[in-house]
Amino acid sequence: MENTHPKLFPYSSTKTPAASLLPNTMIMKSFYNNENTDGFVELKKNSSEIHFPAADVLTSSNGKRCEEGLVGVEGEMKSSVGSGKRKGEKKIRKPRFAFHTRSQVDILDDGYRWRKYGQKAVKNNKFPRSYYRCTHQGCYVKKQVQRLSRDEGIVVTTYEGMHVHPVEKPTDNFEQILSQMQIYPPF
DNA sequence: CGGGTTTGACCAGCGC
DNA sequence: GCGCTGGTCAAACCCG
Repeated sequence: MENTHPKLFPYSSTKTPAASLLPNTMIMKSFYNNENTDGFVELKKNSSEIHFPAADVLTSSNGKRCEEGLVGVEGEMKSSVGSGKRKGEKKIRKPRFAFHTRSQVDILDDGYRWRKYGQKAVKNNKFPRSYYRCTHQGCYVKKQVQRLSRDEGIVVTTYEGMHVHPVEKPTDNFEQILSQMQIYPPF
Protein backbone atom coordinates (compact mmCIF):
# COMPACT_ATOMS: atom_id res chain seq x y z
CA MET A 1 0.00 0.00 0.00
CA GLU A 2 1.28 3.41 -0.81
CA ASN A 3 1.44 5.87 1.98
CA THR A 4 0.22 8.69 -0.15
CA HIS A 5 -1.40 10.57 2.66
CA PRO A 6 0.64 10.64 5.88
CA LYS A 7 -2.05 12.56 7.70
CA LEU A 8 -4.37 9.65 7.32
CA PHE A 9 -1.77 6.96 7.76
CA PRO A 10 0.11 7.07 11.02
CA TYR A 11 2.34 4.18 10.06
CA SER A 12 4.99 4.27 7.45
CA SER A 13 4.14 2.44 4.33
CA THR A 14 6.50 -0.38 5.16
CA LYS A 15 5.14 -0.87 8.65
CA THR A 16 1.51 -0.39 7.96
CA PRO A 17 -0.50 -3.40 8.96
CA ALA A 18 -2.39 -3.57 5.78
CA ALA A 19 -5.73 -4.77 6.91
CA SER A 20 -5.93 -2.40 9.82
CA LEU A 21 -6.27 0.32 7.27
CA LEU A 22 -8.46 -1.64 5.01
CA PRO A 23 -11.34 0.79 4.84
CA ASN A 24 -8.91 3.68 4.62
CA THR A 25 -7.53 2.18 1.52
CA MET A 26 -10.92 2.28 0.02
CA ILE A 27 -11.27 5.87 1.03
CA MET A 28 -7.91 6.72 -0.41
CA LYS A 29 -8.82 5.04 -3.61
CA SER A 30 -12.05 6.86 -3.91
CA PHE A 31 -11.71 10.24 -2.39
CA TYR A 32 -8.12 11.18 -1.91
CA ASN A 33 -8.42 14.03 -4.32
CA ASN A 34 -11.20 15.63 -2.40
CA GLU A 35 -9.31 16.74 0.65
CA ASN A 36 -9.94 20.28 1.67
CA THR A 37 -7.83 22.50 3.84
CA ASP A 38 -9.39 22.10 7.24
CA GLY A 39 -8.28 18.56 7.67
CA PHE A 40 -11.35 16.85 6.41
CA VAL A 41 -11.89 14.91 3.34
CA GLU A 42 -15.33 15.65 2.19
CA LEU A 43 -17.41 13.75 -0.22
CA LYS A 44 -20.68 14.93 -1.55
CA LYS A 45 -22.90 12.56 -3.34
CA ASN A 46 -26.34 13.75 -4.18
CA SER A 47 -27.58 15.62 -1.15
CA SER A 48 -25.54 13.85 1.48
CA GLU A 49 -22.13 14.49 2.89
CA ILE A 50 -19.59 12.11 4.23
CA HIS A 51 -16.74 13.48 6.30
CA PHE A 52 -13.38 11.97 6.99
CA PRO A 53 -11.81 13.62 10.00
CA ALA A 54 -8.09 13.93 9.72
CA ALA A 55 -5.86 11.72 11.73
CA ASP A 56 -5.75 12.63 15.36
CA VAL A 57 -4.90 11.21 18.72
CA LEU A 58 -7.80 11.04 21.06
CA THR A 59 -7.45 10.56 24.75
CA SER A 60 -10.31 10.19 27.11
CA SER A 61 -10.60 12.07 30.36
CA ASN A 62 -9.03 9.28 32.37
CA GLY A 63 -6.06 9.15 30.10
CA LYS A 64 -6.98 5.87 28.56
CA ARG A 65 -5.87 5.59 25.02
CA CYS A 66 -8.69 5.54 22.56
CA GLU A 67 -7.70 5.79 18.97
CA GLU A 68 -5.05 7.34 16.90
CA GLY A 69 -4.70 8.09 13.29
CA LEU A 70 -8.28 7.37 12.61
CA VAL A 71 -10.25 8.08 9.60
CA GLY A 72 -13.93 8.29 10.18
CA VAL A 73 -17.01 8.45 8.14
CA GLU A 74 -20.28 9.81 9.22
CA GLY A 75 -22.87 8.97 6.72
CA GLU A 76 -25.87 6.93 7.52
CA MET A 77 -24.51 6.06 10.90
CA LYS A 78 -25.66 9.16 12.65
CA SER A 79 -27.02 7.74 15.86
CA SER A 80 -25.51 7.60 19.31
CA VAL A 81 -21.92 7.05 18.43
CA GLY A 82 -19.86 6.13 21.42
CA SER A 83 -22.74 5.55 23.75
CA GLY A 84 -20.54 3.56 26.03
CA LYS A 85 -22.06 3.30 29.41
CA ARG A 86 -19.10 3.12 31.71
CA LYS A 87 -20.18 5.19 34.64
CA GLY A 88 -18.21 8.33 35.22
CA GLU A 89 -16.34 7.92 32.00
CA LYS A 90 -16.56 10.83 29.67
CA LYS A 91 -18.18 10.05 26.44
CA ILE A 92 -15.91 10.06 23.47
CA ARG A 93 -17.30 10.30 20.03
CA LYS A 94 -15.10 7.81 18.29
CA PRO A 95 -14.37 8.36 14.65
CA ARG A 96 -15.60 5.56 12.56
CA PHE A 97 -16.10 4.63 9.00
CA ALA A 98 -18.61 2.61 7.15
CA PHE A 99 -18.51 0.96 3.81
CA HIS A 100 -20.74 -1.25 1.80
CA THR A 101 -19.85 -4.44 0.07
CA ARG A 102 -21.97 -6.59 -2.11
CA SER A 103 -21.57 -10.03 -0.63
CA GLN A 104 -23.44 -13.19 0.10
CA VAL A 105 -21.77 -13.52 3.47
CA ASP A 106 -22.08 -11.05 6.28
CA ILE A 107 -18.62 -11.45 7.69
CA LEU A 108 -15.72 -10.22 5.66
CA ASP A 109 -12.57 -12.19 6.29
CA ASP A 110 -10.31 -9.24 6.89
CA GLY A 111 -7.67 -11.26 8.67
CA TYR A 112 -8.55 -10.18 12.19
CA ARG A 113 -10.25 -12.19 14.87
CA TRP A 114 -13.57 -10.85 16.01
CA ARG A 115 -15.78 -11.78 18.91
CA LYS A 116 -19.46 -11.18 18.57
CA TYR A 117 -20.87 -9.43 21.61
CA GLY A 118 -24.34 -8.50 20.57
CA GLN A 119 -27.03 -8.57 18.00
CA LYS A 120 -29.92 -6.20 17.67
CA ALA A 121 -32.93 -5.87 15.52
CA VAL A 122 -32.90 -2.38 14.10
CA LYS A 123 -35.76 -0.28 12.97
CA ASN A 124 -36.69 -0.29 9.32
CA ASN A 125 -34.50 -3.24 8.61
CA LYS A 126 -35.56 -6.84 8.66
CA PHE A 127 -32.01 -8.02 9.20
CA PRO A 128 -30.42 -7.75 12.63
CA ARG A 129 -27.28 -5.75 13.22
CA SER A 130 -24.38 -7.69 14.66
CA TYR A 131 -21.75 -6.21 16.94
CA TYR A 132 -18.17 -7.44 16.99
CA ARG A 133 -15.05 -6.60 18.94
CA CYS A 134 -11.49 -7.40 18.05
CA THR A 135 -10.25 -10.16 20.32
CA HIS A 136 -6.67 -9.01 20.34
CA GLN A 137 -5.56 -7.95 23.80
CA GLY A 138 -5.54 -4.20 24.15
CA CYS A 139 -7.21 -3.66 20.83
CA TYR A 140 -10.59 -2.03 21.19
CA VAL A 141 -11.67 -1.96 17.59
CA LYS A 142 -15.33 -2.68 17.03
CA LYS A 143 -17.35 -3.26 13.99
CA GLN A 144 -20.99 -3.54 13.15
CA VAL A 145 -22.31 -5.66 10.36
CA GLN A 146 -25.71 -5.26 8.87
CA ARG A 147 -27.37 -6.39 5.71
CA LEU A 148 -29.61 -3.93 3.96
CA SER A 149 -33.23 -4.92 3.86
CA ARG A 150 -33.77 -3.00 0.66
CA ASP A 151 -30.97 -4.80 -1.06
CA GLU A 152 -30.13 -8.10 0.51
CA GLY A 153 -26.95 -8.35 -1.46
CA ILE A 154 -25.38 -5.39 0.28
CA VAL A 155 -23.65 -5.70 3.60
CA VAL A 156 -22.81 -2.56 5.53
CA THR A 157 -19.74 -2.90 7.72
CA THR A 158 -18.95 -0.11 10.14
CA TYR A 159 -15.53 -0.02 11.76
CA GLU A 160 -14.91 1.92 14.93
CA GLY A 161 -11.35 2.45 15.95
CA MET A 162 -8.09 1.24 14.60
CA HIS A 163 -6.17 -1.92 15.21
CA VAL A 164 -3.05 -1.53 17.31
CA HIS A 165 -1.53 -4.72 16.06
CA PRO A 166 -0.70 -6.31 12.74
CA VAL A 167 -3.19 -8.43 10.93
CA GLU A 168 -3.24 -11.85 12.50
CA LYS A 169 -4.15 -13.87 9.49
CA PRO A 170 -2.90 -12.31 6.29
CA THR A 171 -5.24 -13.36 3.59
CA ASP A 172 -5.52 -13.14 -0.12
CA ASN A 173 -9.08 -12.13 0.45
CA PHE A 174 -7.82 -8.71 1.32
CA GLU A 175 -7.32 -7.64 -2.23
CA GLN A 176 -10.56 -9.24 -3.15
CA ILE A 177 -12.36 -7.30 -0.46
CA LEU A 178 -10.73 -4.11 -1.58
CA SER A 179 -11.74 -4.70 -5.13
CA GLN A 180 -15.35 -5.20 -4.26
CA MET A 181 -15.66 -2.30 -1.85
CA GLN A 182 -18.01 0.37 -2.87
CA ILE A 183 -19.59 3.38 -1.34
CA TYR A 184 -23.14 3.62 -2.38
CA PRO A 185 -25.12 6.79 -2.52
CA PRO A 186 -27.49 7.07 0.41
CA PHE A 187 -30.84 5.57 -0.17
C1' DC B 1 -11.63 -26.48 29.20
C1' DG B 2 -11.11 -22.34 26.68
C1' DG B 3 -12.90 -19.41 23.41
C1' DG B 4 -16.75 -17.96 20.70
C1' DT B 5 -21.95 -17.29 20.09
C1' DT B 6 -26.66 -16.43 21.53
C1' DT B 7 -29.96 -13.78 23.68
C1' DG B 8 -32.57 -11.31 27.11
C1' DA B 9 -31.78 -7.57 30.19
C1' DC B 10 -30.05 -3.27 31.11
C1' DC B 11 -28.68 1.47 30.26
C1' DA B 12 -28.26 5.99 28.05
C1' DG B 13 -29.47 9.26 24.53
C1' DC B 14 -32.89 11.46 22.03
C1' DG B 15 -37.31 13.19 20.45
C1' DC B 16 -41.82 14.29 21.63
C1' DG C 1 -41.13 12.63 32.07
C1' DC C 2 -41.83 8.89 29.06
C1' DG C 3 -41.23 5.78 25.46
C1' DC C 4 -38.41 4.30 21.74
C1' DT C 5 -34.14 2.86 20.02
C1' DG C 6 -29.35 1.57 19.71
C1' DG C 7 -25.40 -0.25 22.08
C1' DT C 8 -23.46 -3.20 25.62
C1' DC C 9 -23.31 -6.65 29.23
C1' DA C 10 -23.18 -11.13 30.89
C1' DA C 11 -25.02 -15.68 31.83
C1' DA C 12 -25.98 -19.66 29.47
C1' DC C 13 -24.86 -22.34 25.90
C1' DC C 14 -22.13 -24.45 22.10
C1' DC C 15 -18.15 -26.46 19.96
C1' DG C 16 -13.56 -28.08 18.92
